[in-house]
Amino acid sequence: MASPQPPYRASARSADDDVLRHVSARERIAARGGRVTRTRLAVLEMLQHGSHPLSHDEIGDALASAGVAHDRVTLYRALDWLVEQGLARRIAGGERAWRFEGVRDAAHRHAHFHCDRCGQVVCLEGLEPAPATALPNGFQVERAELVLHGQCATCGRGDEEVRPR
Amino acid sequence: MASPQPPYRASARSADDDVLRHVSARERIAARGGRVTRTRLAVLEMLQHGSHPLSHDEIGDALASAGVAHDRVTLYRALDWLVEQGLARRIAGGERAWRFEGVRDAAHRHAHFHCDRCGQVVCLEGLEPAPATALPNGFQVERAELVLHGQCATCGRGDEEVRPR
DNA sequence: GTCTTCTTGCAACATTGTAGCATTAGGCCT
DNA sequence: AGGCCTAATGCTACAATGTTGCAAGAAGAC
Repeated sequence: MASPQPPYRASARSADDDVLRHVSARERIAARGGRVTRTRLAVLEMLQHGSHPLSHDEIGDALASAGVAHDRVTLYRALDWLVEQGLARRIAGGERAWRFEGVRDAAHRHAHFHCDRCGQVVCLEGLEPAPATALPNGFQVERAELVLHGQCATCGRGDEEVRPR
Repeated sequence: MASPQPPYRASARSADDDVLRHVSARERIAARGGRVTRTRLAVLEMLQHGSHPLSHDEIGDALASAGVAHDRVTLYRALDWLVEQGLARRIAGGERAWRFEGVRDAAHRHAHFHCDRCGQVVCLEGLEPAPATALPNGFQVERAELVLHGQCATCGRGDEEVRPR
């Protein structure tokens, strides 16, 4: 499961890769005892392949333009299921909406960078949030979320078109 | 509606404290060139005094039970103004809603703990999010948000009544 | 091919936040 | 103290993001 390449970089792929991904997604879903539906398949593949965490909205758009029409609710439920099964992770985007990313290695964690200008979120490999030390008595930490805020490279370059907030 | 606990901890205070806090809040607002309205006054005092970040909802409830009725929108705008003026800070609660905390020292930053069971958020003094190092080229970090997730002391103690998720 | 039950799709609703605009009131000036 | 100007307020409407309930459809076991 641990690939030699950077986990979320969109690299050039061959048709073989596509087949592999497809099979993999199908098997991972089936292995959890869930039914392999086109929604789950398409979403999981998209998340596995995605270079950064995607919002529900982005996923919906991508599905639509891929010719796979879906109800909003169905998509929510598919995402919920994937998260529940540990195949995807839900992270809090800077805005109100959740973002979702594929999980390859359940143990692997990383921080995220949120561009306050265009709203984009990118993964920061190699920057693991340090677990807490000085906690009040009785508190149990299960995970840590580290989000860096600022301006991404694209927005910093100047006056490109920007989706405002 | 809001949490079952008291919205912000009402510790024993003297009348002098009240006067001091009141004056301070009033002056801080006026110093920013804003009008001192009962909404801003009440909200800022509540935030300054609060022991943990409060949601819009909690603040609204507290205001209502303090006999200061307010429109939802007015409260949003008062909070926005306080954040804009650097008197309050907006942090992303685990849920969709923002939470707000008073700012005493603009330079002082701290992490937060979010209880995934009851939704409560507490401040973790002494745990400053480490600024990023290994960022891609062209990225500029302005601030870091570190949120620890897990179970708070109250929820960990067992089967007290809990607002589920 | 049939059957069971998990998923989907629809409609309705809940929560959280914003926009526009007429009305109120803070605070400066006289 | 009274008047005036304009920042704040309080509506009402609307937008964005999720959730719930339930009938209809499809995945997969037999």
